[in-house]
Amino acid sequence: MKAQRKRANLRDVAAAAQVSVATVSRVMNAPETVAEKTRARVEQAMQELRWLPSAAARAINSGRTRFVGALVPTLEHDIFARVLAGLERQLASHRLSLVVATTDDDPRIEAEKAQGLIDIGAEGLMVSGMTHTPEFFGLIERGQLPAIAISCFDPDYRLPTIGYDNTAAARAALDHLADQGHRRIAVVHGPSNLNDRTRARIEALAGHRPEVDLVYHEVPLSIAGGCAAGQAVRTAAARTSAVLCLSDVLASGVLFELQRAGIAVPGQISLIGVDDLPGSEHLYPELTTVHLPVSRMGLAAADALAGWVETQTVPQPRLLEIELMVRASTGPPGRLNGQPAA
Amino acid sequence: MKAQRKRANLRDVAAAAQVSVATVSRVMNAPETVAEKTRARVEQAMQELRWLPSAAARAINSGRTRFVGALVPTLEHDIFARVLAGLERQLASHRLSLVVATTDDDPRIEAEKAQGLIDIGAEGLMVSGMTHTPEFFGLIERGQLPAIAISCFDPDYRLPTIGYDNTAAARAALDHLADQGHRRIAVVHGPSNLNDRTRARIEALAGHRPEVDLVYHEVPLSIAGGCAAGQAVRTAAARTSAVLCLSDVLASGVLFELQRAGIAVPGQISLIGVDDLPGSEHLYPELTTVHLPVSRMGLAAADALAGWVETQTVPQPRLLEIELMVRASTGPPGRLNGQPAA
DNA sequence: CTGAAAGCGCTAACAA
DNA sequence: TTGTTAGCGCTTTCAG
Repeated sequence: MKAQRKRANLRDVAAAAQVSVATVSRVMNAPETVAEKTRARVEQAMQELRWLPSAAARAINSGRTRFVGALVPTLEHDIFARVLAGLERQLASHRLSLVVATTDDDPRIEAEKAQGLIDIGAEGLMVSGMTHTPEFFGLIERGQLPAIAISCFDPDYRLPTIGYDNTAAARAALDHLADQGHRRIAVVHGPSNLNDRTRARIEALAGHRPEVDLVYHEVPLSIAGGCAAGQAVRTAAARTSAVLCLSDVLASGVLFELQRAGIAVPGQISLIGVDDLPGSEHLYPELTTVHLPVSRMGLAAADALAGWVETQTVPQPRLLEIELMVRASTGPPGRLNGQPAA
Repeated sequence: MKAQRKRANLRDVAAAAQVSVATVSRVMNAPETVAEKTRARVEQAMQELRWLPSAAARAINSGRTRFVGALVPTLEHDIFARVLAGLERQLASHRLSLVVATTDDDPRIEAEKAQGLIDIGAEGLMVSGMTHTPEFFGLIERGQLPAIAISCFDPDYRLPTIGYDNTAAARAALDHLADQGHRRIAVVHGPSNLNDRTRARIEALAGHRPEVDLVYHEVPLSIAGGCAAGQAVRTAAARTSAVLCLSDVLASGVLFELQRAGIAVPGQISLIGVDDLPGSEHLYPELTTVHLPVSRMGLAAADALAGWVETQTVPQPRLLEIELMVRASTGPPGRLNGQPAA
């Protein structure tokens, strides 16, 4: 037999079924307008030729590709995984797919990857935070591409933002500790040079409660980073009675490290986080933290993007509520300080 | 001025620049073959008309969409997030993008979403495990679509598999405990009815070490689930001296719960996991577990898929090494059992 | 109910 | 160096 040239197309199917291409197209898009018998014949031809519709050809006619892109710093952090989970689920309900790309918190990589997403036909973009290159804005503005920013909130920003108030989150944590009487607090945070959310949280602290001394520790944003911070805290600052972590992963690391050193939490040192990861409430002791509604943020972002893409409605910026979750890891300053028993 | 009808296309740009469409196309794809002056004129026209190339039109000519799809049970589990992180990074180096879809471990949802990914033009697919519907296989076989399965290994499977030996992983954990003298072990695992990897691990245990009694606890695959299991373990089984968790998240939950009950690990109860999450080695006590190379698996999957998509080379199945990581959470059976001090 | 034919936006021969 | 033109695979009028 003759070798099958390439993939079968509409014309091939039409020929095999002895109908016109229009009829084949109808069998796909409006089967009820095709006579039973003809339809059967066409369907059989499709089977036999193993025909599959070409997404590109469809897209070229409809002008739609049915997918949007999300640019996140990393997938290896629970926060973004949960945002994307919410985003994917909700986009699916709008019959949209999700393309993900990671930026390592580098605006230049972000711009490149955004270009890539646009090249393959993304109908809209979601980015994290408010640090973006002019090239990035150039891209989306040229294409008048729907794009929203998450994890932050500013109604005056160039992109519609959907997120929470990072300043308020950090201050809520500080207030909680200060109100309990802590006067010397170690602040543990991730890299601030490339992340505006972290920076916002750090800046929110300075001078907010003048009566307390703040000592900053910058570490990698990971459990391991938290452990490192934990060590630094217990060796360096004898009078420190509480640790404020700008992220729950860090808080977990600090906690494990303090436990390893035999320091009681919250007996000797109080510990508070920001994020409220799914595991935080199950830690021992249960972690006091500031809840950030990341799943809801994903959903909201999906609805906003989908609406924009489908009906050209530019979404309103949206501020999501945060909430202080007081649990077991904080209490009044202990008598003993960060000195291990040893 | 007249309202701009739709988006500008090549013809519009050509007209504005007073050249032919071919020249405009060349400015995009082979600028060096166009005279400096002409090129400038064309580029200006592009700017003015805010022209953007249509991904669909390109795809229809090249026959390529430059993206592949990944179907994972969920994004809210560290394992998949890390796999996808590796996958995305490596795909990017092949200039391929990644579309993600979640299945909730339901093969029917998987088939639907696979259809959706194919509809929008995915050039290849990555799925998790070996439980798939006939519809799914129908889809990929009709389209002769490159598709690989991860998190499992079986050279005879219908799809090329890239993963580790789940049976060996579970047995390595059991052996470690049994070798230390544990004779009654609680096995904690996630839902088994819909997850073949979990099932493989459970089945690997039965009769593997006849001298030990195994008591099974099925809980949701989360920290909270681990906590629930922890409670069950300490109330139900007085003679239990060790807990084997088929997943590190579960082990973390069990650990926190045991700590909450004042039970020493590994003093009174030993604890072992499977996965080796980034945080596991930093827990207190450091968790003994079986390392699963999920990042590498993501990379390998990316290379396999990219190769298949680009050069029609069907990849070889690939078995990745696992490794028992003996850390601080296991030891010989303690004298006291799961009864809290209270 | 079915078919002919005109595009959709772009690329790639082939000519000039 | 540039233009002409024929497609790519499909949808969609508009006529039968």
